[in-house]
Amino acid sequence: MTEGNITDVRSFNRFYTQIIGLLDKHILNSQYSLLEVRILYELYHREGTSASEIMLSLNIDKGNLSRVLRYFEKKKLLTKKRSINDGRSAYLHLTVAGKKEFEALNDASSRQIKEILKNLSTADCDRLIQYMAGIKIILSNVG
Amino acid sequence: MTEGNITDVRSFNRFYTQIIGLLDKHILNSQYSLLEVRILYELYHREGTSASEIMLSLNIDKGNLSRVLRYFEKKKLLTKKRSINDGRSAYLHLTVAGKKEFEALNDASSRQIKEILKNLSTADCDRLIQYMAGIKIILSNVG
DNA sequence: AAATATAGTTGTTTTTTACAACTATATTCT
DNA sequence: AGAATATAGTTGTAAAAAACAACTATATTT
Repeated sequence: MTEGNITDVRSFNRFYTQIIGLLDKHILNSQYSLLEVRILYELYHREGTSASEIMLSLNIDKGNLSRVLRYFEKKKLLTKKRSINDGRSAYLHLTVAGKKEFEALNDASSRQIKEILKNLSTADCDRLIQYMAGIKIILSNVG
Repeated sequence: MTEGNITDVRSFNRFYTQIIGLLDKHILNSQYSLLEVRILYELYHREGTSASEIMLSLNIDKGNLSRVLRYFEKKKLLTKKRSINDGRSAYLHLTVAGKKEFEALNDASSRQIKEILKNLSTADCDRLIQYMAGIKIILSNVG
């Protein structure tokens, strides 16, 4: 890692921060906040998970998480079922409506990416995917 | 762009969002907010720029920008000089102290990256840089 | 069974961001 | 030139997001 390399990494970080900001802004036009969408994502992909698991995986405050979950419950997107093993904890399940809601957001997100990338050549597209996968692999080993 | 590709891009976005969040958390241990650091960056790299230029390039609210600039002025990190051509606008210049302050933050950021990446092999490091540069080029053409 | 730890809730504060009204200077358009 | 309109920046205020702390209830440790 030379000084030049560090500069390049940081330049990429600034660049990609912008990209992500752009994508996030899109989500914020939905009726959900960024936090809510991230939590919904976890709920969808970890059927039956618990609040503390989400808390750890997203690194968010448990107080705020608790309130978002309560809000989802009120909107009938989520049901809680007290754990048999541990009376303090609850299994979290999206309702059918909750899953639909997530899928709608998810589709909108995918469409947005597709729209942004629609003009890429096949070669560029392949390279993009390859580079992203490469970065993920390389950086997965440093954390 | 296949569906699979979209999924991969989004997976990378989630992954990199985490990375950036990690790096940002570091900065937040400094006495400056993320917004302040970003503004300081612009001030450093665009000697003599104006508030509206920064506003556009960072896509931030002019009210908040104005307050940060006033704060920097109060801390003697920044001087304003009314533009000759346009009496509404001012040229912004970091003072020597301002530049030093930025450089200190900048160095801390670089050290952090270096620390994170110190265990990469030369091959992985080269690939990382290459991939990042590739992504930047590819995505620069889509915006 | 007392002490300690953990899961989650609730209340409160702080920080960040967004929105709106306003001043002062510039520009445009008769 | 002068009225109307636009732009740069400031200031006030509100809304949203995040952080912090105290508390309840259940589990675990000793």
